[in-house]
Amino acid sequence: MSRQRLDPETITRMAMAVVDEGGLEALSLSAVAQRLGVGPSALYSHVDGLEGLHQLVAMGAMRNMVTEVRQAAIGVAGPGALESMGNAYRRFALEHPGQFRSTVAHPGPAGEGLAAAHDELLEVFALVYAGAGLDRTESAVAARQARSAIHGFVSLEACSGSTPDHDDHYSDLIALFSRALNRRRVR
Amino acid sequence: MSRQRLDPETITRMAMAVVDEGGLEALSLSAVAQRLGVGPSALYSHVDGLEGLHQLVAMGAMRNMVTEVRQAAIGVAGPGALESMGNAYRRFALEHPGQFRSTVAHPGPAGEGLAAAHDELLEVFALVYAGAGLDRTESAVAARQARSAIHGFVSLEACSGSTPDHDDHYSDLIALFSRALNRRRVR
DNA sequence: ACCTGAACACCGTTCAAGT
DNA sequence: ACCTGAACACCGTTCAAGT
Repeated sequence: MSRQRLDPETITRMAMAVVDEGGLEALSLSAVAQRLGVGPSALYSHVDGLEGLHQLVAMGAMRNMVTEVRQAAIGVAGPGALESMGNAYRRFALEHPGQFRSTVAHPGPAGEGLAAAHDELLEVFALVYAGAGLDRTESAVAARQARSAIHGFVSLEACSGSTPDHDDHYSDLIALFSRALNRRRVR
Repeated sequence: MSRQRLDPETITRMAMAVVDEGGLEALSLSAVAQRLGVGPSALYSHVDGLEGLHQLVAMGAMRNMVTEVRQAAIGVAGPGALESMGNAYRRFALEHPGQFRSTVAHPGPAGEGLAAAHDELLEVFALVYAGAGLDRTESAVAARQARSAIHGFVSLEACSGSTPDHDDHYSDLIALFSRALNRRRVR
């Protein structure tokens, strides 16, 4: 026997591949272990069971999301930035439905790390508003509202079998939150 | 043996009780069968396996949601109606997190019925806008946007361990979509 | 027609045993 | 320290058998 070398990062990467290919419900210790050429029980040396694996996948998904949304906002001015970020948000959900769903799954006992990741994504939105002149608390409020709307639209679209004729509605919805960028007022 | 009498309605009701008490991940054929005092295999005469049970729970949850949101809008004028509906939406998600999550789970092969239930909920929102003078298509667009925002906020709050100090942010978010009721214009 | 009970494959988890 | 392999409890599903 060739004594496999494992670590949490490798396991998480493999788990996310499973989720990308078979959806969130395909995630299991057995499936991941099989891809690694190892017995299921071997994973317990690095991961806190199935629940721990779910948490790692959710954290990885949030990290990917933050990366893409942040990248979409680079070098784009105010209202355009929000639309670009919204498009990146939506694209991620449609291309990686399993990862997307993992970010909003059960709260879980070790959910404080996930909550921090969500706050980090919120911070990306807040930076756009802060750049437009809104103060810290105003930016936080506007960011939460814009993110909620974007998340809700994308979430319902991903669930509803993706009828991709809602492009205009999505743009209009984002435009609604771009106004706070011009007027310096949310309400 | 007393020969249990089963039907899909009873099974669904029991399944939703399981989800209400133990969360969506507690739903299993075994758990439901046990509460009914019957073997797990007995359920296959009335329900299309675990996946079918999930669908029935999701449909029942949507029915409950439509009922509560519709009831919240009765006898309330324009902007107040939207806020009342938003509060009912939020309350349902916080009181029945398992049911709420079931409505937005995996698309599934038999998801056309669920999609219809979602459209029915959307119709409740559209009626408010139609009552304010918007035409059919305008109402549909406004309803979808308002619902998206409400759903996103509530969904993220329910996931994030429910820090209940976001009441003002939620009210402001809803108020943002009430303006279409006064101005007859969404953008 | 509908439920039982045995049967099977599969999964998560634990643990003694090896290296 | 870390992986194996056996072991256990549990679950979804099928099916022959009873009523």
